[in-house]
Amino acid sequence: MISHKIVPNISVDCVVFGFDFHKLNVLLVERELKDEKNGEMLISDHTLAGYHIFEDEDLDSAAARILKGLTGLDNIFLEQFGAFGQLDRVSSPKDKLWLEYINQGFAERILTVGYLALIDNTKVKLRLKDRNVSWFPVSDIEHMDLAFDHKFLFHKALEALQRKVKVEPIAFELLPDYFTISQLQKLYESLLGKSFDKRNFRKKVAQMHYVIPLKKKQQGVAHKPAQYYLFSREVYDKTRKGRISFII
Amino acid sequence: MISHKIVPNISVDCVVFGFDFHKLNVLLVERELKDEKNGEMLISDHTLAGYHIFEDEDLDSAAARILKGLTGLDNIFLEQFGAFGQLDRVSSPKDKLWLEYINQGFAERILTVGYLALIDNTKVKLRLKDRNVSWFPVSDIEHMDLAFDHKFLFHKALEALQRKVKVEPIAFELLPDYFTISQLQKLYESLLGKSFDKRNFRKKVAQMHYVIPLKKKQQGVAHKPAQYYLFSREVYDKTRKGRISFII
DNA sequence: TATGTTCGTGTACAAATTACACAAAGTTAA
DNA sequence: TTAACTTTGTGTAATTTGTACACGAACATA
Repeated sequence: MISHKIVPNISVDCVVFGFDFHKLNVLLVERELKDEKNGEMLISDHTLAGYHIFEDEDLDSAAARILKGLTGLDNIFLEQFGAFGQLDRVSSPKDKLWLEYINQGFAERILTVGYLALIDNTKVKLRLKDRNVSWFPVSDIEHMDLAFDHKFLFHKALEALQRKVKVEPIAFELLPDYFTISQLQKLYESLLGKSFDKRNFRKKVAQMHYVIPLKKKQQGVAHKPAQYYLFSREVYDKTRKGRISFII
Repeated sequence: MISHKIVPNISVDCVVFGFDFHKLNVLLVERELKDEKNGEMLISDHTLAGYHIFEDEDLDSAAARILKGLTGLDNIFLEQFGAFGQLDRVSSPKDKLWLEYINQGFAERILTVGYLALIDNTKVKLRLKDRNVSWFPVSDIEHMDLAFDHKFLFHKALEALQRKVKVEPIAFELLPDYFTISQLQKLYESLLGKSFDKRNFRKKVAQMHYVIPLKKKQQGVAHKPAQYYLFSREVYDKTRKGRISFII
């Protein structure tokens, strides 16, 4: 294993979203620090998945590396949603304490590049290495205690996701290779926080020629089995249209 | 004047767009370097408006400072379009030479945060301080010689602009306080590189209740004078609708 | 007074959006 | 084996939006 030198004032943070067919979740890493002497818990909260970039590494590679470490997956959908370099990014005493512990006193402003990651939940098995990583419902984050400005970053990522999802077919990154229309609908409802009429939603999907029905149906469910569909990026790319659609 | 310490490995670059009622333009800064001995021109090309951030300064402030310096304007529309930290950002000999001259040999990778800026051309008078700054038609950039990866950044900014303009009413930032519908149409045509039917375009504008006709008309033009309109962000914010509109 | 130029308007057809209710296909439990 | 339960999957009518297309009106100028 080669050891890399980190760039001390640049990091990436990944806001990783996953969908469990009921709700949208985010991946967070546990952060704990105990007093070495009396064992008192000094810090116990959560952070986004992030780390400094290496000197010999691109930004995208750094984000991919971090995700590979947590999820074991390559080829995760990854996209920047912003760069954050406010001077007061680290303000709470807890965060300063943590940086002292981790960073050995590097106290300058750290610029973070935020990455939005979308994961097919069915493909991932979290790797609990030295630290605990787990999924949290997006709706819980508001009430949680996150490190640094990570709650702010989370909000920015969610906004970016909600904006993008209306304009590009990236929601499919959150679904397995096959999915039912109901699952797709629930996903959009979770993403956008509102509900859609079933018939109208299906009508819309029918217009998306890149959502293609399969021969397969659901099995072993206690109701009429649903048809499976897949998303074809090739068909999407061939049939996309442009519009000015922002009206009002 | 206080002197600030720069952060050597972080900079911002601004891709500044302006509209002259005929076409879209970008602001570029001349870059010249002559051999001190024989006066031979070693470098003569253009760069985006950019500089390192200061140690005591936020990213947004750095971008605003740079634009203020070039245009004299505050309150310019400014928005990040990406962070760029590829290891090979500086590859050409010219760029290396330039960095040596400017930076006195700081050779590490520099992370640049790209800012998209939209300017009301009628309000700006370029400040030619020590270096030459001027507008270039967007359509010319492809054939120009730009420093570093600035042509790449320009393309990314243009893409971001074209994407945003379809979804948010930011095009108005490029127009003066009053404008005619024809000017608005020409602007959209310049931005998106296609033309629209006049009657249909006006029908669309009529649906945008935040584009409000004024009493004023054009004066002194050798044809039927056009009605002036203004853009009201308040009305926009009050009447915006959401949609899933990406279909196909 | 004629010419040149841009402004500003309407209609008919196609496509998309919205609101809304019920039978069909499976499992499970009695 | 039958009834109860659950989710799937479908159609229609009214409204709104998108698209294609041509000409008279208003002003300056010569």
